[in-house]
Amino acid sequence: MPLELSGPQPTSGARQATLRESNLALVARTVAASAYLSRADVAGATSMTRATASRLVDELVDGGIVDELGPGERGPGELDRPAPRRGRPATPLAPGSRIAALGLQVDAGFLAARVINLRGQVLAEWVESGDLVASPPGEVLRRLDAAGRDVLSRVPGGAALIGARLALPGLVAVEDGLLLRAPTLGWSDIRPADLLASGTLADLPLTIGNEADLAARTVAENAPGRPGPVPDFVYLSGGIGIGGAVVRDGAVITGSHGWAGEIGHVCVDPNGPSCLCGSTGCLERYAGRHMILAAAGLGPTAPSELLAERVAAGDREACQAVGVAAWALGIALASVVNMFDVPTVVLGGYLGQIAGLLRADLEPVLRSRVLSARWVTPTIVAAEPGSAPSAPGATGAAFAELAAVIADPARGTGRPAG
Amino acid sequence: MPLELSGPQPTSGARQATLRESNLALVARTVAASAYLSRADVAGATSMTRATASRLVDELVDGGIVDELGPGERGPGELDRPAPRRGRPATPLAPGSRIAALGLQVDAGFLAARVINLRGQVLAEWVESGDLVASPPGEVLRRLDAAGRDVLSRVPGGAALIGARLALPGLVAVEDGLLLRAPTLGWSDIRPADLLASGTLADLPLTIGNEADLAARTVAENAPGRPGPVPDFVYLSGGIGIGGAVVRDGAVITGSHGWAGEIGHVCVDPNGPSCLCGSTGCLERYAGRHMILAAAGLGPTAPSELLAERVAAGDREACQAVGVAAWALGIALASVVNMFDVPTVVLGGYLGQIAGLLRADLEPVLRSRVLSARWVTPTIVAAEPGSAPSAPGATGAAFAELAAVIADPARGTGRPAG
DNA sequence: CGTCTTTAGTATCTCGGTAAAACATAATTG
DNA sequence: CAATTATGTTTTACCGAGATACTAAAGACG
Repeated sequence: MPLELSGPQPTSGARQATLRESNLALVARTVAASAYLSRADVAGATSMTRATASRLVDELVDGGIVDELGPGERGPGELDRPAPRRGRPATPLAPGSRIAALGLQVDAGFLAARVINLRGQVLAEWVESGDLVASPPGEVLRRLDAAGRDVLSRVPGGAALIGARLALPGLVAVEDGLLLRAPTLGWSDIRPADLLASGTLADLPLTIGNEADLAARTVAENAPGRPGPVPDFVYLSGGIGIGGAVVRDGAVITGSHGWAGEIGHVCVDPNGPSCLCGSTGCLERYAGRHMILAAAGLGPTAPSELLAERVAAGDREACQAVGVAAWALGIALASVVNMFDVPTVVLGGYLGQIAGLLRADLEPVLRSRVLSARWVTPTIVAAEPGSAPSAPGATGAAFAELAAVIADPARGTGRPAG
Repeated sequence: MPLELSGPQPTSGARQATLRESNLALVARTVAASAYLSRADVAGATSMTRATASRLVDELVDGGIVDELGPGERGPGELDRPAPRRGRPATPLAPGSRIAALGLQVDAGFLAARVINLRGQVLAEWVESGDLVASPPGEVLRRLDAAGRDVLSRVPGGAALIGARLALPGLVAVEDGLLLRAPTLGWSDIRPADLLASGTLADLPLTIGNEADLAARTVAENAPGRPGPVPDFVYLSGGIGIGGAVVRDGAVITGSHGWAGEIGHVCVDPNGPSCLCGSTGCLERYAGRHMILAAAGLGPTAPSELLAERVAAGDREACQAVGVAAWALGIALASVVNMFDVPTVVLGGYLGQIAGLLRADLEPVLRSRVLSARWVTPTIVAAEPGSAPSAPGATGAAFAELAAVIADPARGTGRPAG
């Protein structure tokens, strides 16, 4: 098996402390990845000795990053406590319930704020629908700030908030905290941290991120650090515009500046209609929500169920609208799969809601246009089939903040919530 | 600065020995990356103490992975020895000259074999042009085997060969050593190791790889482990077909199965001509060498200089042929840049030879279709401007083998050459 | 009900690798 | 020729993980 270099290597020598940090992070990842692990399980999973694993777990328990579950206490997730076996009973571990992060999202169709802890439990949330196309940034962000404050006040006492992150549907310069351009909102060159700084969020460090990148995390991870069912996939975030992200080995591929994955602007047909981005024939122009609904003869706010009914009834306009969208998605996604070699496609947002209508037309296109289809069949999966806005961007934003704690547990815990 | 998880994390606990291996590899990387470093320089670059760095360097010198240069001895690369300064003179180090690997390449237009050492010096090589479209795999590989044997026999004595790798223009299952499909050669389901096993190469472990992925390494690295000028770029390998690779942080993005980067089959126009791959309107059909030359009214073997002359003379067919190719490259590359956020494009092979003709038409298309062009201007760079086949795939194949030694120096050295 | 078995978790010692600091070495500088 | 300066080596100390033996707490079984 050839050894392949992957990604940037460390440039600084490792010392004893590095060893410890790295093992501490490994233990944190291990506990986060599963449920009800004992110290001995951790030792087994990491091939450390029980002594070493135990010492590191103790340290994480001290920091609140890992909890010891009491006799009757339920842990995170859908898994049950393991049945009692012979021998001394284990002390089950779980990610710390007190450490939490605030995820925020601005979308063209809603605002959301959500507080999630290391177990992936939602401690408080707020979602408000509304048309934010071409909306005033200052006003919208003030509303979000107030909502964030309100959500934080509803978090049970004792929680330690470690950060806030805001998901935005556009090109984001993460390092600078700058939203360069969000066509669907009509915003450009906005620094949200400045506009949110007036409220209670002020003393919580705010990071921003691309909505699709963050939403993709909710598919890659069931909870912070707990891997989802598929490690490699392409994620499409369907709304008025179409955002995208590519996940490989559980991590979002970001590119040099964090702008990778702009699948909405892959060219489907160079002679196609012109796009807000200045190009022509972008995927967005065929499979954006407004485009599909308009082609189906429906209003821009029609629920996905209505479109499904029309298609089921054999309505010609509706069927054709779905057919065109599926065809365009097929062309664009085939190129994406050919370039990234990640054959699973997860449809999120509006595209997830109508995935059932698209699949029949979409999968054949992929099978015929993907080079490797003969060896690995590309598949389409729907995320969040519900029709209410579930704001996966906000959830992913919180996950992203919490991932930093898991990746570097030594850095500490945070501060109590307001 | 948010801490982002990138790629797969180790799943096994680190021990003291891990620390040592990791630091040994770091020293190996450091020496490979630069020229004429002393032990003290290594210590400085890695922020280890001189004592630690020195001990690790000694170990690498024992293994032949690093050489101590004598007083007058020249090192690798174009850099000169640093001028003597005050204080005790340093012992300059260089990557080991005795450790070498064999790179092989089968292309539709030539065969190549090349032996390269850790310094990036070519110890022996062989390149033969010829039309290998729809050629018999067994016969071709026997010819390559004989050439490989001949090249190995011309390697100066004392060299230790650590492996051989074969670059192939098609879909490759690296782990299985299987070439799934190479449309331009007309080969499919071939296991080259079996067919090469008869010759002297038999006792040298043979790996295979995608040609574009390996050729891209020669741009990413000036010598094994020595970074080239651009850490992030898209590479296009232009020939009869078009291969591609995306390099990020000096490493080729491989995808789940190693099939990432198939830019030749990005869809330029869904209503375009049909392609060997079963799809329609692939980039290859617009910017493949045969297509360009045919459109220009030239024969399939016409040298690039002839095309350049025709264009310079204002020949309408030639200008239009180049214009169409540039337009198609623009459409496809814009999608690639939007997806990978890697704004530098390196044109290799035939496309590199005619890069001068393409650039004027290509860059404007990219500037208008790339979302982030306003902030980071996409640029076109030509690799290997010469017109003789330089077989970068063979060089990259050797680099890839040698990279394994640098990444894991403890694994040892190899065996003397035949 | 008491003993055995089994597994979880802990305490102590050893081993190995790096840091720190002192030392030896070989040139330039004046 | 002595002072200076940077390189490279030796010695000692510290720290983290492994090894091993031990304690703890349950089920199994007569």
